[in-house]
Amino acid sequence: MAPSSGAPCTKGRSAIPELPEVETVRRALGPWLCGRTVIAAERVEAPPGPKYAGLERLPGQRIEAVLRRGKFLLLPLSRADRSGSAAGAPGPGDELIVHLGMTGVVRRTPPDAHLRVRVRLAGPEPSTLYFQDVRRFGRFTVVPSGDYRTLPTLAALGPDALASEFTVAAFARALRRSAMAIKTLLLSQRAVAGVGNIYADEALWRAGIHPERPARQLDRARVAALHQAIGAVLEESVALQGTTLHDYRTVDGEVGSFLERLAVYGHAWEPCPRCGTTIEKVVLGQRGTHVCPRCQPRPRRRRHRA
DNA sequence: CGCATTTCCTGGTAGC
DNA sequence: TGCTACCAGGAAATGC
Repeated sequence: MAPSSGAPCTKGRSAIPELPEVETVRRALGPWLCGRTVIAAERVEAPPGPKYAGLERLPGQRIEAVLRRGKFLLLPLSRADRSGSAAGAPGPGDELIVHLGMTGVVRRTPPDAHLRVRVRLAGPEPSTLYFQDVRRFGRFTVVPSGDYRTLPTLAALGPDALASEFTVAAFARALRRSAMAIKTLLLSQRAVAGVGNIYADEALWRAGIHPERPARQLDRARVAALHQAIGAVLEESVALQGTTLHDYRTVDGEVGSFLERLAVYGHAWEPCPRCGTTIEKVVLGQRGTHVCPRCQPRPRRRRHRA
């Protein structure tokens, strides 16, 4: 419905949850889920496979926390029912890993379609968690704590963009090692975790860096500017509960309002808010990429020296 | 190992 | 109207 709601025409329609959207979800889930014990968990409308692996291990485990690393939600679990010590320390548990992918939604009410996982919890209503995922790019997996062998991106994840470990020095080190286009490296999650297509374009525009510039060619000033831009754009978006392009909603069904702050993403052919030059949309690494050709000049080709 | 390419998946939409 | 073709995109799998 409401095909034109005043939103910029992105031609995109999906949620595309990145760090701010996942953080918004995390904050809503924490108070609801922490301390609760799983009674039952089942896969619904989804084929068997690694994306929903380990659900049978959930019953009997208690959710200890709702954490986030990049775009991954990590829920450490504990087994409270070890024989003997009823009041003793909880036994070592597993870890529930949730990734929203493109269209994943964690809900307290049943969706009308595309339900993938249902989890029943002990305690007061609402006591059922529903994981809905139209395009099945998401994940809902239980693994032994810290065993990320089936999640290579999580295993090699860089520091979270909003964590104190994400320092300019660490960022510079990661960039120096890579010949990839800076935007492609950002999307890989290896140099920094949590930046996706929208915020990569926004941060690079803020920092005045062309997305195709090889990562190792960023000088100190550009590295610092990009580091600062990533933190700023993500923090501003978290404060507004993220960006709703179309489908994304907070757990309480609200829209995120960072959409109106987007400078380039979804604004191809419109004037750059800083200089007025027409914003271009190109394809980089199979991803739609928005760039102001004046604010983000293409890197000059390196001169050969004899 | 590093990097590029392909695959997964469905709803919306352009074009006829 | 109804059909086909195509597109969006994060992470995993595959291919050098």
